[in-house]
Amino acid sequence: MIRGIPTLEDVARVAGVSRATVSRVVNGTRNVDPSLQETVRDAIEQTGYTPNHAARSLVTRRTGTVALIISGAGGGSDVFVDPFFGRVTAGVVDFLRGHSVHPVLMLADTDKARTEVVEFLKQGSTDGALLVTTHAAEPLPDRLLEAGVPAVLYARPGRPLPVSFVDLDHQAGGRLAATRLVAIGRTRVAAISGPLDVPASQDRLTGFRDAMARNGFPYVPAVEGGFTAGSGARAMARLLVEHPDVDGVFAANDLMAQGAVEVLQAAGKHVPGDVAVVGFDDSAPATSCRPPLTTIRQPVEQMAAKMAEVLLTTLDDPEARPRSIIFEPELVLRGSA
Amino acid sequence: MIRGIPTLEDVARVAGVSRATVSRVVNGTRNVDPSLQETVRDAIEQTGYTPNHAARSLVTRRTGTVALIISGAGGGSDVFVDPFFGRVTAGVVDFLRGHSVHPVLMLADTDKARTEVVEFLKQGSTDGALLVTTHAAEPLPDRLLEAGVPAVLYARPGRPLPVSFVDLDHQAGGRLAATRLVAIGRTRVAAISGPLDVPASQDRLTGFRDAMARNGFPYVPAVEGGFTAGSGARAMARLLVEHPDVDGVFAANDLMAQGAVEVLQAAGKHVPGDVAVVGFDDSAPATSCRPPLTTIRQPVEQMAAKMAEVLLTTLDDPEARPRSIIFEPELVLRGSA
DNA sequence: ACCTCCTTGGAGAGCGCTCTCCAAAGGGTC
DNA sequence: GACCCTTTGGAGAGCGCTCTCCAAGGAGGT
Repeated sequence: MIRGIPTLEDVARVAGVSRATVSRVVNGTRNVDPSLQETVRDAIEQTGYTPNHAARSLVTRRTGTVALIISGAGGGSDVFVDPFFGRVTAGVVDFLRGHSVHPVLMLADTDKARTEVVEFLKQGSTDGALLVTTHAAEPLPDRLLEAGVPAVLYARPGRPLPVSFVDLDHQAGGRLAATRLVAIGRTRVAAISGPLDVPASQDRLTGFRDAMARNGFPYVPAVEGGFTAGSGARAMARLLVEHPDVDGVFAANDLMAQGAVEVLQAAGKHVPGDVAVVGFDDSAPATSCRPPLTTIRQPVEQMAAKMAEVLLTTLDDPEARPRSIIFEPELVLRGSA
Repeated sequence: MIRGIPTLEDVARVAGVSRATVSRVVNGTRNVDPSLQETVRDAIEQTGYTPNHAARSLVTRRTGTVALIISGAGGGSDVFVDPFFGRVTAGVVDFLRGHSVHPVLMLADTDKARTEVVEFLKQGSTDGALLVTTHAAEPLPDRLLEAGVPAVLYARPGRPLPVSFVDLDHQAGGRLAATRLVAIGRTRVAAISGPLDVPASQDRLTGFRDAMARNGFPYVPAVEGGFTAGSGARAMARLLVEHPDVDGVFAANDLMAQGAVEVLQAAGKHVPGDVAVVGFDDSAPATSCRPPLTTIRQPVEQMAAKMAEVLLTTLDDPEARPRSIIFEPELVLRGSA
């Protein structure tokens, strides 16, 4: 019998053919005589052969994996608790599995981690990278580009770069929120923005303010939050002090909206009766909140899937020029506004 | 200059040494004369060399990755929305990154997917597997064992198997919940269990009932839920119909507890005044719930980290016999009981 | 001064696979 | 029947790395 793990060689010997023929049968390349094919398949069965991944990718230069890099967002592995990343992961996995590609999870929250990520990718450990980052100053896109690693970003890079990305029209989202608040007659409106060094936060706020201005409300007070429920609560508390008569609030994500709703209710305000609240993302907290949140839907799963799709096509055609795909947000009406 | 990606050979030529010497410098094996080392390092710098991962793992038989397999749980990629898996992922990533090992995410929700997972692992695509599954009937542990893939499970296998695992003392958790409800004077107590084909669900319920019995309450009605907020709400509604005078509820996870609390409040009951509710897990919903949930803490992150640790030690010493590590739950007092 | 032992660099054999090149054989065509 | 083209199997050269062996040289013991 064969000692250790069976190799192509072993199968070839058992089947009485050459290594090349077995390889052809396994990979389905070129024509192989059906009866010979049968013989080879039997031999594979008999030996329990499985192609060795490392050997194969050494010559094909393909690994069948891509890196899914989560960067920034305060750092630390607690990012996985943020439902956003769960949704991204779900979208990515869902698309990739249909193509027999698997994501390798990596965190790039420190400079050391970033360097390790770049090293890892330069080694050809994966075929490409999916980068999910929110911070504009994130250096990873540059470094990946420089290292020649095929990559696709979630959210456009901080500064223009010849790299593919998917993104949401955040300004349109902000506009949608403003339009809704105006439509239900709110006139003393405020915003709880995300961290202002995150481009998406700025865009949401800008879009919101633009649309408010266009509707005759030139001034919209805003407090900066940190995309967490707690920061939303604090921001709301401050708004309540500075503008006690506020009757409409746009929070730049659902978590902050949830925090805001709780503070409002604790202050004896009825939502949406006294104060209408619009969130952003349409993630799990939006439906578990009481009242459920009227929010701006970001199709995270589809966007993540698209990101994976773009990467795979890039891998198949390395010469293709970078693509950008912008998704449209959608107003989802629930109870809070 | 060098065409394409620089290899060991290139570095050796530039440094004027043999391939072996460069390899020794890169890997830090054996002694190499410091000045020669310097020369080699310069050459590496100059060429921009990075070792090729596939070539290396072809000979070392190590990939530096492990599979993180999520199985069952209703299937589909929406499992990532469940905070539980986010916590597992966080714990795993957190531990592995310190050891330069990266997890490859895989879903094993269908038989086809399971077969692909086994194929993937048999190819030696990863060094081992971390299996997170809840269903007792999950066939993957058997198949991995049969395929000779080093694996560690989260939760003990459905039937005894020579494989390492980490788990929680679920019965003790149930007992803790019972003790709390008794301590605050509840006498008409009910349970919302998880799916009864999940061993952990059974254990939580058994532990709960045992402790109640020991306190003089032989009968504890229970309704089976599905670990989701919706199922918890439905179960609570049913309990309310069948036992309108219930004054204490143990829900087998926080999501169901949250659903139960909402139904109770909608029915005009005060929590914990009229009905005390104890959850399980101590996950995000426990703190975002109003009132915040008194719950049984499952240290998911630590358990996940331990699971990864056990796998890595197994890889270093394949002869080591399987280990089981049982964590103790903890009562966390918040507002709901 | 001779021998042994230890340190350190080089040569070269693989690891298991793919893929290009050849050769052999079969089938048309005139 | 001679010729060419197409189909199909085999041989063998790597892919980039590690690691075992071997040789050379220096240090130390007698």
